[in-house]
Amino acid sequence: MTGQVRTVDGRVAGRRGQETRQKLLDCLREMLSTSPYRDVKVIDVARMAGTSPATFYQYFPDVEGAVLEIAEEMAKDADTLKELVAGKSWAGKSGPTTSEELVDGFLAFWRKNDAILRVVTLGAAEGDKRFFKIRMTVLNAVAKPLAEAVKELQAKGQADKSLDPNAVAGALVSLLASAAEHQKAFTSWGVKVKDLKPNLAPLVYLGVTGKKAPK
Amino acid sequence: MTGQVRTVDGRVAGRRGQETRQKLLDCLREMLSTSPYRDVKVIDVARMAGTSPATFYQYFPDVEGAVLEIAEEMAKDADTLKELVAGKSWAGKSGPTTSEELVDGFLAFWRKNDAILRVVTLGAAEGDKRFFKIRMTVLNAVAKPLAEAVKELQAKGQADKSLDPNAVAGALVSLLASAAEHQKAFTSWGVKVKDLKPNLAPLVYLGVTGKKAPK
DNA sequence: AACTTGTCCTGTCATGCCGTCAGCTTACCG
DNA sequence: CGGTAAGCTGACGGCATGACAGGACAAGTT
Repeated sequence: MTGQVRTVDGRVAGRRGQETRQKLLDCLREMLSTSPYRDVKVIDVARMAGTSPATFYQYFPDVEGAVLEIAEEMAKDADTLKELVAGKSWAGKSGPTTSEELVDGFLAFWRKNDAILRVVTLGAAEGDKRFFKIRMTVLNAVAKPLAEAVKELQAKGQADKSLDPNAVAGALVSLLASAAEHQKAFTSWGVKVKDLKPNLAPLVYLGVTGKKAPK
Repeated sequence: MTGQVRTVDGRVAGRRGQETRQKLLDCLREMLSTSPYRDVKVIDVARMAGTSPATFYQYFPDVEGAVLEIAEEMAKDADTLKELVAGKSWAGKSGPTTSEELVDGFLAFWRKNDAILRVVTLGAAEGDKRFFKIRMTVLNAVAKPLAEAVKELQAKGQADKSLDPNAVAGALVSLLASAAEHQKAFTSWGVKVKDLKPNLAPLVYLGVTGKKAPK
């Protein structure tokens, strides 16, 4: 699979080295969630990890390189999001439940990784292919199975066939991502955080099935 | 109204000064659309403007301060977005048209200002109040009148009353913003850029009215 | 215990950007 | 033409960057 962990100059990292490396990543993650991305400096991360800038550069080419590492870690974790949609039913009473669980699970995941996802989102928007790919991995964990669900409903004649399932799924996932990243915006619209789920879920259900949620 | 333009150390800027200042802003805007935000340096902006870093610091406290300036300019411009919704009808055949024009206008605005909006979005997500406010100004230009439209439809019994109009409007605007910022994501889902509008418009219509778009 | 080997860390250095200030130049006005 | 305020920059201390060489350290060998 992935070869062993290597330093920038090609050596293989041993136990102690991996620990230091991990500590640097942890401190960077911490740093990202407390200061603006633009202000995160190598020297601060190194200081927090109780080591020197030179050590940082032994394991990562620059801040961005280390961020990518964290992001890839998170992208693996995003695999669990698949379960929120795959194999779930959108028919009858279970439909709204599926929708609610999806919204809830997605928001929770985003909240848990908000700092790193912010940077990934920025990188992707700026056209960086590596960040773009990572963002797609996360979104696809939900979008792919969701598109399948829409396709199935269309085939059964239970949804509007004039819409592209990929577009619908993509739009819904985009909505969830945006809502998760900017929860404060909803607060300022008078929608409390705890009301976010009950308001988003019917919209997702509406998007997938094309009809109002039954109550 | 707004006092005259002032330098950081309190002098009032004259004709020449304002020109230099504007040139710096223009170069910064250009810079933002060609390099990652993290890599935009004062010295590069100054060089591009054919002046010195010290001059930059005469007009702006730092890069962020100058970016805020550009963003505020854009926020004013966003006022025109109101017309995409205010006074438009969602009934009958004109509904889908309204929806299409909204999607089209919004995407166009975002595309035109994508570089600065990227930074605003990041700043808002990082919790910076100034950027958050600017982002809300832009989104509210659409979200407020859209929420009004939903309220009216609900009052007439033509839309689902169990949903919070503010939440619905907010969600739809979030969707549009996210789609605009990450058009490439849709491309990778097999949705061509020119198919974005025809796919988003029905979803917006669906969200506002709660029913399928008539064809 | 001395030696070897390869990993791991840091002191140091050249380079370049940051942000400030004093002082020079330019434009305007009476 | 002289005064005044605006406008610009050279120069500087401070700090981050990124590279390297050499020393510390752990683990196994003789």
